[in-house]
Amino acid sequence: MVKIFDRERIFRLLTYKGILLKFKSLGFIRVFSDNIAEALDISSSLVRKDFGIFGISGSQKGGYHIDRILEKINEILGTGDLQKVIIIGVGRIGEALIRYKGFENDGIKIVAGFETDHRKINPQAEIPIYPVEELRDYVRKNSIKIAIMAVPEMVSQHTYELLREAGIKGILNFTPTSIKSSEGIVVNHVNIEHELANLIYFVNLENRKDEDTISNNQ
Amino acid sequence: MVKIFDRERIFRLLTYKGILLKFKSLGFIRVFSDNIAEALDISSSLVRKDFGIFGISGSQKGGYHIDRILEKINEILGTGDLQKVIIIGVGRIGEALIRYKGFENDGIKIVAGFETDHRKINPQAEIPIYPVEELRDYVRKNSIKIAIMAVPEMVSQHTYELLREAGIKGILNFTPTSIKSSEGIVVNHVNIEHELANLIYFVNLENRKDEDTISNNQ
DNA sequence: ATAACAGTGTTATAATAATAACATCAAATT
DNA sequence: AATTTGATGTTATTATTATAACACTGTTAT
Repeated sequence: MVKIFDRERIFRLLTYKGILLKFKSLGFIRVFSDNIAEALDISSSLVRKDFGIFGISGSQKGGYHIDRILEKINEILGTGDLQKVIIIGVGRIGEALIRYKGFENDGIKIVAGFETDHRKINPQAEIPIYPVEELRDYVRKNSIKIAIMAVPEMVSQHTYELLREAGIKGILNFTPTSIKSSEGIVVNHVNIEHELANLIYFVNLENRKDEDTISNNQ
Repeated sequence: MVKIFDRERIFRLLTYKGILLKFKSLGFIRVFSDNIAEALDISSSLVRKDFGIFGISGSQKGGYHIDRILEKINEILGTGDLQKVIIIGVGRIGEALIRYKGFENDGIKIVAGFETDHRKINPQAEIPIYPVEELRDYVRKNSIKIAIMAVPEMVSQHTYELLREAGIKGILNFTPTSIKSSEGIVVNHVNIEHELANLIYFVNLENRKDEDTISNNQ
């Protein structure tokens, strides 16, 4: 019997993990829901409720044991066995992600890149870059489930098809194109333009607040 | 009188913009709420409701004029005058973002980078890289409001202070550290680890679905 | 001219999520 | 030993968000 949690809650779980590691590095052994809530600017009820749902329990007066929460979180996330991830498209962003350290903390390892530009192929590199023609075989032989898509917008739909055919189950899409996920493939988007545009909107809003402001959320 | 829309709705607006540009490039002049809804996998009521809230109106039988929606969207987002953005931290990710084309469509331009590593300084480059010491002056002289933070995790809090003191109003934070935004500064986070970990969770879930599954959203 | 249609715009409903409130109980204090 | 305290765990309440339903109306067809 497996429980399914929604995207937001899982994201919050990840955030809890981050802040708890920070608390731990500061020498703390236990935390109160209040500490976490304040650090993350949410209500303490929500923290306790999340913990309740995730099956994390504390003691009546002593709060929660950090290590115990972390264990439980890793259990829920299925962290434990290393997750092998490939990158398709080794342009600027793909390159940056390949070199990026810091995934290891989360049990994630980027194991290979794939490219059409033959000048970038380099199977001898620490993290090897193969031609896309080898994608299918590689994915099958190494039972890869997750791919990061960092190709030019033009070829995003085609690349999606390639990944699907190769048997990839989850895609992190750095392309501006919104891909319709289908047939048991999970697609998450990272859209930096949108993030920026959104930020700009809210910053400009602050300026306009000189004029009288009306909040609209209906 | 300015209306404030929530983050989700603004994101959706951006997504509308993207899909509408695609429709337009395919030769369409008008769209129906259904078209948009299907392309984005949401309900058509939501599309119409959003449009209503944003003051976008269509005609009873002919749907919506794409150009008219796009105009209105740009108006709401305040796109029009070019938004100048700086990057602080010119490592792999900062570098990739500096070179990234595609912001221009959204009226966003990256105008400069700032670094502590003096080997990377290059004020003559097309997009100049200055030492962080010049941050404050540059921001004031060029009235920069938005910064992308792509520094190592270690120095993220300190960098935030620098940006705040320089007068930056909005930060897109690529650091894993969650910054508490304060005093009228808007901080948005892009956390690639979290995106990946989230994706992995949902992919693993699919596997576990062989066992009997219970959905939990209470 | 009239009827049928096919879409918008809006209201009603349902689902979801977050907060507030509080009962409960272990630990600390007196 | 009795009392206070202070945090959890849970229930009740409120707010928010998305969907479904449908009334309305311009357009097309007959």
